[in-house]
Amino acid sequence: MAKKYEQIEKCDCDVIHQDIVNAVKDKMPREETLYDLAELFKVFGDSTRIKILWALDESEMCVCDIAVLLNMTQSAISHQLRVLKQAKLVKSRREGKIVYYSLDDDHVRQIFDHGLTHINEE
Amino acid sequence: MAKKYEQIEKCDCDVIHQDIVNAVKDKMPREETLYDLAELFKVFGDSTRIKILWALDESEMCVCDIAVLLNMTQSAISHQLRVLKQAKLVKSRREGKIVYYSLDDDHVRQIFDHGLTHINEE
DNA sequence: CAAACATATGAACACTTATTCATATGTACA
DNA sequence: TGTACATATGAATAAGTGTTCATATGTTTG
Repeated sequence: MAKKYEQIEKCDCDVIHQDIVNAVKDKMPREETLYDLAELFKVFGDSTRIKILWALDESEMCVCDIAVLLNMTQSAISHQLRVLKQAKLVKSRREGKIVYYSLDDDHVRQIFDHGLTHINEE
Repeated sequence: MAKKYEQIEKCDCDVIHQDIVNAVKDKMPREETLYDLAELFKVFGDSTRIKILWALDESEMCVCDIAVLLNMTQSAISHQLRVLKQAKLVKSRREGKIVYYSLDDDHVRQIFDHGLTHINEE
């Protein structure tokens, strides 16, 4: 979504906390880095893609297998695999007419684990 | 988005890979768990919220400070802080008319770190 | 080469979501 | 108590997104 940040009205407490705000501002990573980070998490933010990643963490699978496993259309799975591939989270190899997908990254499980730890803490 | 999964047409390769598909199906976590996990990552999947979390990881801040820091309206920040609070990622304390927000969770930095590791790997 | 199968892709649609605007709520202080 | 400040919130709107449908591409096999 395009965000048209508008200049905000200054408030008084900003003046009081000026030092803190400036210190944080100096430490903030580049705009682009934070944007990329959000884009990555956005890919994890869909239950279909989460399921696909989880499945592929168990075993390499072809598009059709995943579709059957998740009870979804081949087209829907294919579209999502493209998103995952663009995010470099999965890779594919072709064997005849069948295309096998697998995880392209060993961070996936770690990211999952931290997420799970959070939601399990009530 | 509401997903109206439709029954998919069976494919041949599913029959071939039946054992694998069934094995993965047995290991899959509960539907609800994966849904919650996706919901959590969805919260991380917005650059405004990422910036807020990053800022709060540096220092406790009030709504107005964050608005100034990110050059956004107080309203926009307040809306996003609500999302973060509902996800139990931030907590707040009131001191007079000022409400200070801070991280409610020490996983945030770890989740960030893994995300960064991924995007930094080209 | 034709037919069947596996996958990919573009357009359309319904649904979701982030911001803005207006305004309400809560607090301090004169 | 009234005014100013800090924050919260509901409605509206524009932009984004996931699935479906139709169809294209690529591969194997007869």
